[in-house]
Amino acid sequence: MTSALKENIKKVLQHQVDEKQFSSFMALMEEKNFEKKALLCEEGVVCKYIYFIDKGSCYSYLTEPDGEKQVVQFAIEGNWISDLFSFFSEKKAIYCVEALEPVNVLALNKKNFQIACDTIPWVDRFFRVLIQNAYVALQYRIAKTNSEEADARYKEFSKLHPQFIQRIPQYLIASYLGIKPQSLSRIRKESIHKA
Amino acid sequence: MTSALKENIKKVLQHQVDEKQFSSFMALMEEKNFEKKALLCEEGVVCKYIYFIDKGSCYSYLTEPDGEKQVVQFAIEGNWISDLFSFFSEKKAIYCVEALEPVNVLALNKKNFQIACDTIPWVDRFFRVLIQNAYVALQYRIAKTNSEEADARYKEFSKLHPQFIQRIPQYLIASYLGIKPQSLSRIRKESIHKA
DNA sequence: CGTCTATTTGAATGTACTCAAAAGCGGTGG
DNA sequence: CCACCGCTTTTGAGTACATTCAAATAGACG
Repeated sequence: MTSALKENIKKVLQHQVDEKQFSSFMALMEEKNFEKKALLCEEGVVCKYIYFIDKGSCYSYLTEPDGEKQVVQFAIEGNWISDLFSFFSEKKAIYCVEALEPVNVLALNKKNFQIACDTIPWVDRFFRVLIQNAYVALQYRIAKTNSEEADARYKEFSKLHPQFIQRIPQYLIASYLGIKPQSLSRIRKESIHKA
Repeated sequence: MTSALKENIKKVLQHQVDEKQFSSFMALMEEKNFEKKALLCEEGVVCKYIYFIDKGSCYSYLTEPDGEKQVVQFAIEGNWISDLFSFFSEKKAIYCVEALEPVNVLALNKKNFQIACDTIPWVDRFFRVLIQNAYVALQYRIAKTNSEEADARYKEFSKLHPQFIQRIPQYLIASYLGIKPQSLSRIRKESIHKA
């Protein structure tokens, strides 16, 4: 159970972590399980945790005034997910985080996050780098969203996240890519003809 | 010259900073000036600094294989800009950062960034929160890019960044919004008719 | 099996794009 | 001072891509 998180920390920090320090970090996290469709974070409610996914998958989305759901992020084993704005500001969340499958997570609450930052030397840096990597990836994604057409975006997405294609319903991927499910269906049909 | 940076730090950390610590932080930054059209950061070259803009404005962009420029970020007085990926990884930059007007900046190099993080207690947290805020804003922006049409995106941009509308050429704003300059021109014409 | 949800397909519509050209604007040099 | 040049913005006409509306399949789950 702990090894996925340890791997994640090693990968982000790009160096080994002290075993004892890792244990104290782990001790601050709560194991939680959610059923499919359960909400790990809910729009309008302060989001109390950031989640590390040990098994299963989730996604976060924004609900438009017209009721349309706009997918923002997918997360599977080895990823972190939350409404960061809500978690850090302690204001109401604007996103929901929902389980796509039954999930096992390690959940870190704000108090323990603070304790970790204050008492374990690499934690502050770990979260800075984690968010920084996510930010850099997102900047690139928005540039591509702006400049490329839907079929190219889908192709890039499949290449970058082949695991997601397997496990995530098409209409959610469509939303993530900024298109309608019907359009994604047609794009897939086209790409089969060509391939 | 220092007051803008001090304000920025106060705003991000949401508390006052010790005067002495601030001075040591300032001492690690280099004042630099650039002419209009100068490159603060260049694609293909490791980006050595993160910049705090004291006066003037800049923008960052990606160059597509077909030569098209895709604007990623604008920055004016009080903002930070860089190619973060390049700065932190010390790999070649994928973006250029270019001066839109003559600019005065405070530039922080990697070595001094490290020193600051290691010796001044709030610096690690400052950059984490800075990037975190940028990340949160970007997530929201991409959700809106995906769900809203060009006219709504322009309207939201004008509301959120009225200063940018004044100072930034329209064809760059168009690129940032993911549309062509011709389309933005038409959108503006429409919005005047309605207003 | 029946129900509910997801995906596919078709036809008509709409938004933004391309190509092309004109008009506006700012700076430079004769 | 004005003529000219380069660059930005505007405008027009035709096109392409994605959307909407509608309906038919296909899958998943009890």
